[in-house]
Amino acid sequence: MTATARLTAKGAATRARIVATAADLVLARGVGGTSLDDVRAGTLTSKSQLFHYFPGGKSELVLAIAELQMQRVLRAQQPYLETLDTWAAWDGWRDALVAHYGSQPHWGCPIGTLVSELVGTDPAAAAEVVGHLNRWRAYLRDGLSRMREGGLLRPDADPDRLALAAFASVQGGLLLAQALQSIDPLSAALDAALAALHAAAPDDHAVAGGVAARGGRG
Amino acid sequence: MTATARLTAKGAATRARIVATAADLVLARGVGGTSLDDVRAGTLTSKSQLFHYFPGGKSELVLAIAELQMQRVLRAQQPYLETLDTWAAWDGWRDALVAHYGSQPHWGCPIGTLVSELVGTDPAAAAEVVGHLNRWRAYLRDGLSRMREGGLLRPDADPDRLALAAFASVQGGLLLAQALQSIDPLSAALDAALAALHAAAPDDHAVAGGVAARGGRG
DNA sequence: AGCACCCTGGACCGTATGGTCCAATCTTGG
DNA sequence: CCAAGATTGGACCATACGGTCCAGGGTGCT
Repeated sequence: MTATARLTAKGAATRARIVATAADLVLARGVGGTSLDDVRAGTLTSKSQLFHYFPGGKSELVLAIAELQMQRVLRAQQPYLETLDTWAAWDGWRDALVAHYGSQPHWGCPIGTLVSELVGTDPAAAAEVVGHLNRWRAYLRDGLSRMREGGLLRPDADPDRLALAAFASVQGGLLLAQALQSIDPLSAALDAALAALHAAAPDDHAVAGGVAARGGRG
Repeated sequence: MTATARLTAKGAATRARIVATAADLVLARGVGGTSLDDVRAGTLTSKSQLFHYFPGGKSELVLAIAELQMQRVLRAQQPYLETLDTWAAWDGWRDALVAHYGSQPHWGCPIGTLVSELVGTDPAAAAEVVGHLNRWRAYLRDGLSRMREGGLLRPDADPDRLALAAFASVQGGLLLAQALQSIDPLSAALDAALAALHAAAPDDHAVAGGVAARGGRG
């Protein structure tokens, strides 16, 4: 599907340059606010190259952008994302996310805003991007499942629902970060998300120390 | 600014009809996905009427939509929003929000998605909408402040930061609700947000009963 | 060297869109 | 009833945009 025809090294480089630049533009101005002419100008390419590397036009380019941003954000969460079965890993994960998005040229979640914009104009592409979101979310759920098995969460805790809530905190924090032009919302949202997870730990779990204190450090 | 020239009763009705219909269209397809011609067709009006009632064009119409949606969501949170200084009020607030957005014709936050789309294409309008978000958020913060004064929250709790986190849960829950076409994300996010708030209560506060059980009710 | 094919430039096109304008018609206040 | 102004219809415009096409220049392989 995404399998482009045979690519020369030069061609692959051009394609990558297009995706990277377009990703920045879309992050800054949104899909609707970014024209193919903007991309063309920003990458010093021509219209024909855009359609040579992305025969499906803008939709296909947007999908490639989503994939790139997904890879980026998954890599930024290493090595915590795949080992979210200890409280320490969740702390590291939190810090890694804040660091990653804090270093982005523009605020906002490259994937969350994408889906909210696409769902009304390009449902097919939106579905694909939602798939990415689900893949990301699954890491949180799997970690929480293992924690429950390991006794770090109460048996009645619902990993799926908890993961959904934590993921919502990430997305909401990023949405507000974009709106308020500050990383604080993400930081605060993640602290609260961790506090909520701790609330699902067995009663003998010490919670007040780390997280609650963090909540007041603002 | 928003003060339109003198309006006949008929004129006011037409204007209201335009805003209401346009609000639905924008909710369903986004700002970029909604053309003025769509609005014209949906309201059985003519181009001249659109610009008669909204001389500022699309931007002004979008601002009017944001204002309408803001009124709606504030009203939907009555009477809890202004009395968020008891745990019971927060519970009621949670249920009111879920009910309101669950009954919307389409998922998604009419205001959150708006700002994420506008920030890259119409910064002036985006700033205005961000003002609405802040007004909304202030209700949460004020309630939490009063709770801290009343001893329902620990003295070291930061109402501003907690409100920011809770609000992020609302927005993130709605974003995921739109993406997954389900009210569950909002419901789960709000449960977690309340759990996080409870975590900032004094140690003698009974937390496990209400919220944590809720978190597992799936 | 030579062939095939990838890569690039840019002119070109149809359409959708935001916005303007003017003339006709209804409402209102005196 | 009558003027002033609000309201409405819809033709019209400029342009921005996504997308197509073709011809020329590179690149790699035998």
